[in-house]
Amino acid sequence: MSHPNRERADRILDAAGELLLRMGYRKVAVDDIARAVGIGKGTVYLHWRNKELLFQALMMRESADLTDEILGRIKADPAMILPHRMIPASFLVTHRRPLVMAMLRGNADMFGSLGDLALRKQQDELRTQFEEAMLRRGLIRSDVPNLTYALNASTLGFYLGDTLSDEFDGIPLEDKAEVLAHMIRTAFEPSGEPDPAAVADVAAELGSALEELVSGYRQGIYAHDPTKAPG
Amino acid sequence: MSHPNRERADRILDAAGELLLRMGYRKVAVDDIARAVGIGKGTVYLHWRNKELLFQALMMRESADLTDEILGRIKADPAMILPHRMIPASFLVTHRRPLVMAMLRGNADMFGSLGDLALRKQQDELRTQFEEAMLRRGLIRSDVPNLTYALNASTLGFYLGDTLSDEFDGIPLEDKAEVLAHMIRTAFEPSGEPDPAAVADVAAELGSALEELVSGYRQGIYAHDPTKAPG
DNA sequence: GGTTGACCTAAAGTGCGATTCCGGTCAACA
DNA sequence: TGTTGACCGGAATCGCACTTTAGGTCAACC
Repeated sequence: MSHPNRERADRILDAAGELLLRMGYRKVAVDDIARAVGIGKGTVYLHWRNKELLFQALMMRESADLTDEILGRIKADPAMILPHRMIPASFLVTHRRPLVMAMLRGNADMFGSLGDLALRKQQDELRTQFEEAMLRRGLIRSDVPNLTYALNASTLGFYLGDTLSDEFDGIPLEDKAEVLAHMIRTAFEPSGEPDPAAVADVAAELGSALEELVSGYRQGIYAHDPTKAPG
Repeated sequence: MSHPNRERADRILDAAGELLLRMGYRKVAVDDIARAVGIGKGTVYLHWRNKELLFQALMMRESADLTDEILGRIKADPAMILPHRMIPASFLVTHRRPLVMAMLRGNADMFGSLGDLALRKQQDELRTQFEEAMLRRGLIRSDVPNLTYALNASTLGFYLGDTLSDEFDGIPLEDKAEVLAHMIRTAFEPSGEPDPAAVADVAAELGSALEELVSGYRQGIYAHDPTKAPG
């Protein structure tokens, strides 16, 4: 009944992602996805009530995987939570996921933006919580006004830069990440060495928060309630 | 002959700018502009060979005025050339000029982009020259790799931020400029006090470069050669 | 009872003639 | 001699009938 093959769900999402990148949300037909997987169109609807939910699931899986990557790095080395390592790492990981990049770069082509909205709110809360913890433990400068804005504005250009002009796309992504690291460290971190205990504490706190986030994502992916009527 | 009333040219540009902001390039008819000024459509064509040149002139005048503003500040205080003062000042001045902001924010609506292109090249050269002078005189850190990219990427988000989300538009522009100043100073300037002689030197060099730029702009605005046939 | 694809239908796309719009010109005017 | 607006023609827009596409359903099938 409501336990359709979970591995099949993943294959559907794989195909959906591939097609989404190639042709954009509007031009991808549910039937295309089904045929790419080798199943009937009706079967897709056994997994998700409609097309939009399918693509929401896709983005959720993508976000979950990305977050897991970062989580793994934090576990391997708690110092990864320091802004000048965390932010460039996110930059790199994000740039290596075309679907996430496409999502960030605006709904230009894939305005299943509802998925976005819900996620965005969670991420904002998490970011705020993270910043507060870092401030509390002296891992981030306390003399920067409008900290959230400051980090946002200073970082945004790195994500959008190559969208607006191609004058810098000769620079390797890793070099760009280094530039970002330098900027974040000098502008937003205190000059001394970070306190290892503080690092460990914040790493633990952030780690569990991220795990919660991931499990939230994962729950949304394969959830399916065939009884609930569509809006 | 080729000396149509220059003050009238300015009134035409005023009207063009106003209409451009209100309705966008495509929906502004030359006749609208003429009627707004209270003259015949033909008269507009005594000033510029075609619509595109008219709007190029408008953007040139805007750029010239903006550059003049900055130039005035440098003359009043040479220390204005320091990145952490220059860049936020440009940020503020730019944000107070809706036409320039619209121009920056992409040709979405006013793709008389040819004007852009020519100007952009000049500005790039000037920026490079400026950076080299600052480096040479120790007014900017020498340990930042890919300096041009670094400055560009770190700054871009401040210009584009409020385009993508409205979560920060409660913050006054001046506060945002301060954030920008902090980021630039800590990330891109050496820690010590700047050498006043170096400041004066660079201010002089930059000052004359900007004056040249402005005079280049101004030349383009009212230039008109009725004998040259359109492409 | 999980799976399917023909089927239904609304919406998007297409073709095309009629109509409007508007950049650019120039003969006439002051 | 500077100024004008009626005028021209190419391009964009509109109206509309027609065709195609694709999301979602469900009776039939295995």
